[in-house]
Amino acid sequence: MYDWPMSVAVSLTKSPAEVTSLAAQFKALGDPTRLDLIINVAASTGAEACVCDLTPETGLTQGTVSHHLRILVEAGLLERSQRGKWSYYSLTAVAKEILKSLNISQPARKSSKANC
Amino acid sequence: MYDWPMSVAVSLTKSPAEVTSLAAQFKALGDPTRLDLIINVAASTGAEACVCDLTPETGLTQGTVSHHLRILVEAGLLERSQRGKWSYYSLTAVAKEILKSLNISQPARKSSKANC
DNA sequence: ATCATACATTGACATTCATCAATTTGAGCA
DNA sequence: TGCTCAAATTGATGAATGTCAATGTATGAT
Repeated sequence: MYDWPMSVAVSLTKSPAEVTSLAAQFKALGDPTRLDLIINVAASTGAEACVCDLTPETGLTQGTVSHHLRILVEAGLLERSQRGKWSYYSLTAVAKEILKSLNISQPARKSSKANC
Repeated sequence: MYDWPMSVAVSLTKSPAEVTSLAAQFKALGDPTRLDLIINVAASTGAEACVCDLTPETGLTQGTVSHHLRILVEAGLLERSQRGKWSYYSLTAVAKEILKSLNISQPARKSSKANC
């Protein structure tokens, strides 16, 4: 039996607040750069990645990537943990369920780039 | 066994084009009004609804609702069929799979309002 | 033909957004 | 204490977005 993504589950008699929150998650995923970041995090070794590894993937500025990561954190899709000088971003349970729903299942891990 | 939403399935070694297309669908769903429209269509009798029934639900202008519906059509989430003076919008297969993934399954049908 | 209805389209406007360059913060190391 | 590196933040700017009022279009009825 399929394990439903409970964290994003809504009923069709959903409250306006639920619709707003779900729309906010969709909105966060609705930018190609951010969706790419999420997928790259999921594909990274240990299912976490730091900004210096994610930045070159995007072709954007470091500041811009930090900006997008913050949006994903605020949407509840990524979580940040700082170790030493590095910030590691990993998927939240909500994000994992969404990726699973989209058949973006657990990948063959991408080897980390170690750019930093 | 769960029936995976093939229409939105991507692999983690996805092409940039796939990411862009998926992000476009998320973006279309990333507006509270549009997500509300999609859910209202899904909950309507016969899984289709016309603009005059959807408009009062939103509290917005008819023109604005038409605008949002067009965006959803262009994203491949709704399809339009005109019968007489009315335009009926219904979910595409892609939209159905997404709603199913989010556990927004088939509803107890909402009775149509017949505002027009 | 005329008129009313349902919907689409246009133009305008304020707001939000994505991006960059530059600066700041903060942690480890010499 | 300085110095370096990773990341966050700020300010600015051009583009995109959501909304409305007004107009256009097409269909059916009188």
